[in-house]
Amino acid sequence: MGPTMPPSKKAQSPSSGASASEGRSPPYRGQGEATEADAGDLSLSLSASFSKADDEELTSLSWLHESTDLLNSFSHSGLRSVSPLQEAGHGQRSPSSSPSPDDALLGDAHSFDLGTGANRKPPYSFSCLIFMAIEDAPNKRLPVKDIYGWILEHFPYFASAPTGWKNSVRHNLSLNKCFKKVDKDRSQSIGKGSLWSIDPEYRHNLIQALKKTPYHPYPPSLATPSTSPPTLPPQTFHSSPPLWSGNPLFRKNGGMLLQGTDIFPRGVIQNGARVRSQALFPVIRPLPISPVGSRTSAIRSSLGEYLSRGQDSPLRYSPPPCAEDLQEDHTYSTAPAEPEATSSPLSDDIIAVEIQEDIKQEPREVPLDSHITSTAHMAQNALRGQRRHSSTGPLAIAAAGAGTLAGSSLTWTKNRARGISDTLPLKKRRAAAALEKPESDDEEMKEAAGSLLHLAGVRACLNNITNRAAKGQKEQKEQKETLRN
DNA sequence: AGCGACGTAAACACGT
DNA sequence: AACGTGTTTACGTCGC
Repeated sequence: MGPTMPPSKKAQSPSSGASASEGRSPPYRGQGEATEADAGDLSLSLSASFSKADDEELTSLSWLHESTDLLNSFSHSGLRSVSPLQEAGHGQRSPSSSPSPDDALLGDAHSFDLGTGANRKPPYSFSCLIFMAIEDAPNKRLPVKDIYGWILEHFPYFASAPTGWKNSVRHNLSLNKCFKKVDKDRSQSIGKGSLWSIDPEYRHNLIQALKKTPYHPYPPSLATPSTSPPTLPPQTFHSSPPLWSGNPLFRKNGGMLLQGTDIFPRGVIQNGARVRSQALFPVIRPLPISPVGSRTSAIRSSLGEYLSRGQDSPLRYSPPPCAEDLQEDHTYSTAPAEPEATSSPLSDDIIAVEIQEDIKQEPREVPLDSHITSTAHMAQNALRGQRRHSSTGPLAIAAAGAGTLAGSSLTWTKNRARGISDTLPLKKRRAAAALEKPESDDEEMKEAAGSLLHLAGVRACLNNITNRAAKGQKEQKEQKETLRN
């Protein structure tokens, strides 16, 4: 128990909260610069770095930016859209602001501005908010102050909220492995503090977290791995991903998922990689989208069709298990569980690459957001449990072990994950952290470039084959005609 | 009930 | 010195 409460300096003065919105530049948008991807190394290694996970990521990000619009509409609209999270008053028990359970039942009439929604607490966790804020930044990095600003801008609720939320933001940034500081050297001096960015390695987790919120453009069946039987309306991804009617964006757009974001100026968002490809490499046209294992299926069918001419039905692959494909519909790679590939040598080559990508990338797919984003709290809880009950439960023991490892502190959660020695004093750890990590700023760009190059390669290959086949067919046709004549 | 996720408060160190 | 930022600890609530 903390005796605490020395009158010492308070980190958060009551007045400091109001100053957050000052002097910030609103336009956090306009991510056009992603095209600057370094395409220097066109080797397979680059293209092979593309994976299902990446594709999922791209897809996710494609709606993330719409999600920004979505949350705009949410935060500024009077729509009565209260998430279950919010209804339950989850996690908002600030003594000063906690509404009584009746508030929700009463429609919050007395505490919420129904006209603007300004006083409605957003249904996003702080992690999600920070994530969106950073993702919405041109350089994918923001100082805390701008994170405050972004949140304030999109969720006026916080303007009048108790100032503790800033503490929560900082707390999240520090504690959550998904967020990492950018070396100050590389980024121009921005005064106090440093820039925060998303750790690419954990981006999936944040996306997953976002997907879990009831306000994202994915239908629930896509939001979580479905175990339901395969129901794949073939045209599903030729129109817009369906939104359930309660989704403000759905309503806002009259039932259509809109496009018109800055990165994706035109074109229906059906498939992240597809759209992004169009945006970054307009020359690359999307492969035909088939509902299941779209691109790979397309590749395979094209290759099989053209390469094994004369054979009636060169393709033997059966539709992959749909439960997974609902999610992998937008992936380059087929599910690894498809040993029966094709008989075509060339297609084997390509598919082998794809499968290898899957294998290669598999470990990169961090299990679930929850496990990563909140490891610290988990350990805290475990330790707390241990304190409470002197429990010897496995987690408590593990946490205790971790705590021991960390030398009575729990810095293992984030710092350890970054390989920073906990035995060093804080100051030295920070210095070490600054020196240690080679900057991976371009990683993202490279990944994007890789994926696109991969797509380009596949596409080029396909085009070649297609052209050759078409040419052949044309010639055959002409020959027949000339023979007839 | 235990656990995980999340929010909040607070103390403290450090930089500007 | 004041303030902002970053880290850490502690604790509460909620849902599963």
